[in-house]
Amino acid sequence: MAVRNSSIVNTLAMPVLRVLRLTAGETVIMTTPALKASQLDLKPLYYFVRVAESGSFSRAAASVSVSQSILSRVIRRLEEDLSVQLLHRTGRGVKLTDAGQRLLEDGRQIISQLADVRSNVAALSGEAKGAVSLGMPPLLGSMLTIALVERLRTEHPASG
Amino acid sequence: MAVRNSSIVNTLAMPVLRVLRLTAGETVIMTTPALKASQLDLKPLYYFVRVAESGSFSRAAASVSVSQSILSRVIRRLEEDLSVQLLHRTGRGVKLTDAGQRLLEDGRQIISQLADVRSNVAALSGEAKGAVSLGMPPLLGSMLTIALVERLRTEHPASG
DNA sequence: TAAAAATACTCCATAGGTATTTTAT
DNA sequence: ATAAAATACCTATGGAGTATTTTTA
Repeated sequence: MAVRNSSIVNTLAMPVLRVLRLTAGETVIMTTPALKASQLDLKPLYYFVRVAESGSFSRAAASVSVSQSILSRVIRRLEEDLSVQLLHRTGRGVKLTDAGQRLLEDGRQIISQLADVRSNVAALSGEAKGAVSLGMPPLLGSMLTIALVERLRTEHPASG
Repeated sequence: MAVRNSSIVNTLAMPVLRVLRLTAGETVIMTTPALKASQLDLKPLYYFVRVAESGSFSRAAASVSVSQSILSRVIRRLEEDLSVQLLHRTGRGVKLTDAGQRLLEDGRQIISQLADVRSNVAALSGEAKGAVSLGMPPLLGSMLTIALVERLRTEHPASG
């Protein structure tokens, strides 16, 4: 499937939508990227949490929209960085070590606090402003638009 | 100054020391890297905190051992990422915006918690083990060795 | 032996550096 | 006029993808 002019619309403080410019008749699957690319994130930690939760690199790969191979490498680097083994690898998935269990708990905490920081700061951004443009195919649009607009109204009342 | 065979010794849970293999007579300056390269860090946030604290990109650059230019760029990207202006730039340094003030406070919190995560996990690493090798020039060695060994004994009693 | 993890590449974005230009007091 | 921030250009590294090769229940 050819994808052209992929761009990200991120004016709203909500999950980002990929906006694709299409030629008539093309079929696309709309996706919300698993995790916004950002300088203020802890992807390796986030990935580890998902792997730990799902008990498998390959299952986590699906849930996190990232390939199994990079999960494997990123988490190996994390282990090297911490000089700690986090997972026992088996032929049927992974199991947490003690250190892994601890990182899972602490990691969830940090990740949610990081999300809080983002919204705290956003709240002081002097009212988010600017045009909001969304592109999506009709069927998906009909399913999402109402919820989207409601959320916009809730979070940004000034936008009417 | 030629630096050969630079390697990092990080067996101890203490500020990393660069270990250089030297030819006789060479003069070196021992340094502790400002911040360990790691996948589990929030460098942009850390840099922002230091800039905010010092009130200037250039002063922060010195304190953080990173060039002024990259601080400028990293923090600009952070602002773009958050869609918020964090600093007022003036001819004599920077001043915090409201959002910046908030990020400073929250950021310090997150950074210290991240450090806690590291040590929590390290504490479960099944007793840090392996040889500890340190290289340093005689004068500096004489100044540091006692404190170093004391700390090793405190934190890793089993090593005798 | 079959499902899962690890490797081997390639690609791209971003952290990093040095040198220079712009800005603002 | 001058100190500080921003830009331009370069390199290195780590995240990301696809394809393939180990592992291990």
